[in-house]
Amino acid sequence: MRQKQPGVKDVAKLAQVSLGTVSHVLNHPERVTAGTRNKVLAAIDELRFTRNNAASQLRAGRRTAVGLVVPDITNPFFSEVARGVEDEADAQGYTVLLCNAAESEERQQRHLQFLLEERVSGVLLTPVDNKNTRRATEPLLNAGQHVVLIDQISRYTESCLVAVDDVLGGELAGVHLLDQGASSLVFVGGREWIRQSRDRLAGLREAVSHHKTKATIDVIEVESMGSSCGYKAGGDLLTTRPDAIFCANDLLALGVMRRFLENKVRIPTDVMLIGYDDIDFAGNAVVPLTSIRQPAYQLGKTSASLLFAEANNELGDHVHQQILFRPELVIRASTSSCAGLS
Amino acid sequence: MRQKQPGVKDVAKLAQVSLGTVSHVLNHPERVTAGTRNKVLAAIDELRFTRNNAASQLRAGRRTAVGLVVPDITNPFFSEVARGVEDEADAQGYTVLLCNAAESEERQQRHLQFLLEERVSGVLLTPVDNKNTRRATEPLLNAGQHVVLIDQISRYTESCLVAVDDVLGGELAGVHLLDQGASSLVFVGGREWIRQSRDRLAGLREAVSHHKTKATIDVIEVESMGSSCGYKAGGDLLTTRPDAIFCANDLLALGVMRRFLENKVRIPTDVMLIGYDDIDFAGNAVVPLTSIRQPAYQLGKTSASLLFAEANNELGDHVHQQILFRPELVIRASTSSCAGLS
DNA sequence: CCTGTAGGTTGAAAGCTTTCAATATCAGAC
DNA sequence: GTCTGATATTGAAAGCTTTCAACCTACAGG
Repeated sequence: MRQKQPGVKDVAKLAQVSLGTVSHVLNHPERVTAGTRNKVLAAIDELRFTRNNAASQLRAGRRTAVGLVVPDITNPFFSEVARGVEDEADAQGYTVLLCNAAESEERQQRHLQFLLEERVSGVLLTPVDNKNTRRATEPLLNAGQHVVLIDQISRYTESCLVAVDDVLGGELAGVHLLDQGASSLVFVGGREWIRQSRDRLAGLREAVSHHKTKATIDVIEVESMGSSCGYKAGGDLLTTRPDAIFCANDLLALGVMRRFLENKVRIPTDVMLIGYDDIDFAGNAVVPLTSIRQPAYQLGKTSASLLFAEANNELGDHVHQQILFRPELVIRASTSSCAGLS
Repeated sequence: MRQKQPGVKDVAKLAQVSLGTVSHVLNHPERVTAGTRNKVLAAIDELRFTRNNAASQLRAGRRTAVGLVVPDITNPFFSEVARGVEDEADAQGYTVLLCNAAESEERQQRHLQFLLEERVSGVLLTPVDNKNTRRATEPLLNAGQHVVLIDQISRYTESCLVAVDDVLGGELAGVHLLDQGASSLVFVGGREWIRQSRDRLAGLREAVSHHKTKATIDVIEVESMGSSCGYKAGGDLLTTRPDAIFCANDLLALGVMRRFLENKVRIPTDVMLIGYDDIDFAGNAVVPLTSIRQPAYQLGKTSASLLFAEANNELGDHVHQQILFRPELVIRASTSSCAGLS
């Protein structure tokens, strides 16, 4: 039952100007006299005219929207990234089409197809599966889309790329633990997030090999990255009792922490614990958790601005950039002996 | 430098059929002979043709997309809702335009305007500010949009509405606490989420007035609903020492819990604690937290299906429905004396 | 008073798809 | 061999906006 909505033509008639003028008021207000402009605006207001984006886009041949595809919007890291992207987009007059793949490759595929059909001016992507980034990006690039990869590292440099240096992050964690006097270390990480986990571990190894103290590293591989897996891993660690534990993410660390506290293992007195991501809850845990903070917001903001730069580049002289951000160590009670809890 | 993408015309030429036929293959495959269809599909494949949604929508006059506007996508409750919406949309061949207002009314406004310009076939909305739902929905309804409100209760029944019965939720919590023998209760809630908080408290009062045990209720009002505010409120409660505390959400409850554990207050031996929402972390807290679970996924799924029903209704005989879901009590260690932690 | 110019205004054309009335094709019936 | 009816295919028109070249108007300079 929805009646036809008014179009520029109706506005033009009411304002007694040509429809070209109405369009100018909408898109190039400076080309129109103040008087005419007001007449038109009044008419727009009266008729409750709303521009039809489809027609606009069709004729103009461009879309002031970009797609953002994330593997899991529930993850605080990605919602921070999204905030960064949206803020930058707002500033530059773009709209963000936010797509949540919910860890499903098929869903990611559908979203990308949709963005292609929408003829967005670019796509920001963190693929669900970072083994074959290529398969996900290829159709986009073939269709002439601009693509910026977020939190991916790839040799194939066919698009811009913004990531955080996970090796450095691992190193920061390692050096801190060693400086605190730890010499038997355990790394708890997943095979899921392959790249991130691997890099963080590599950084830890780096730290150990360069530090004056000699130290050992054991690795525990977990199924998934949630706190319940951390809790499980914590069980194994009750007998091992290393000096320090480095978890590939905060949720794991919180799981480990829970198991330890239940068994009267004192943190950091008996064992030091460090996480990764610095999620909101890390600072509010029973023993506030030392963690590695990633500049997620910056990541989003930067990747968006890179994408817009590429999209606005009229000349063909764009060169793809790869930007690596530095993570940051946030020291809290879980590794600093002076603030331990019984 | 992106070269023009192929259109139906190009496909038609390559497949040696008329452009009308190509369109039929795309939209009404059954009207076309298998042979012709294959020729066309082959051509589509070869040219890597991608339909232009803008043109399609413009001509067809309808958009198979709906908007979903949530106040905060970071909140696990809303990301569950979103999952429900997307699943239902997929099933019915719709696309979801996911918009995160990030608690900003202005951003919500921009998103709604955008959805209007996109001529979506409907909008699912949880307004940021539930004081003036009306101001948010009015422009949509005026433009002839179908609107379904999520997690809102409103007298003005100009649209469908799906919510969870917060009064009942509060009652469930109350009855449980009273059954466990509590007689001095404290409710920790915010003025922010006004409606939700108010209703949950009302439910608690209801429970007290109908229960055989006589009990008192004190109320603590917090600034915002995060765990740090719960921690702060927990400070006040150290001296009060009620029998039981009901928090308007899990994050608050976890904050309270942290403060208590730090001060050697035993849960549930010294004080019982119950939250709301049953977020993932509730079951994994140091003392697993009793909570009220909301059927968020169902909420999303149902509201989407209501919206599609309304949008597909050719006849003008749609009547707005208001659906109330029942929340569910999830009992864990924080209120059940048999599983307490020292 | 005439001419040139700058800038505001006009309206037809184009952008790509879907729809629909019209045309073409084909099998079977007579 | 022709006719009928059903089915497959065709191509022009329409949908709403932006763009662009053409057109006006008014005013400054000669």
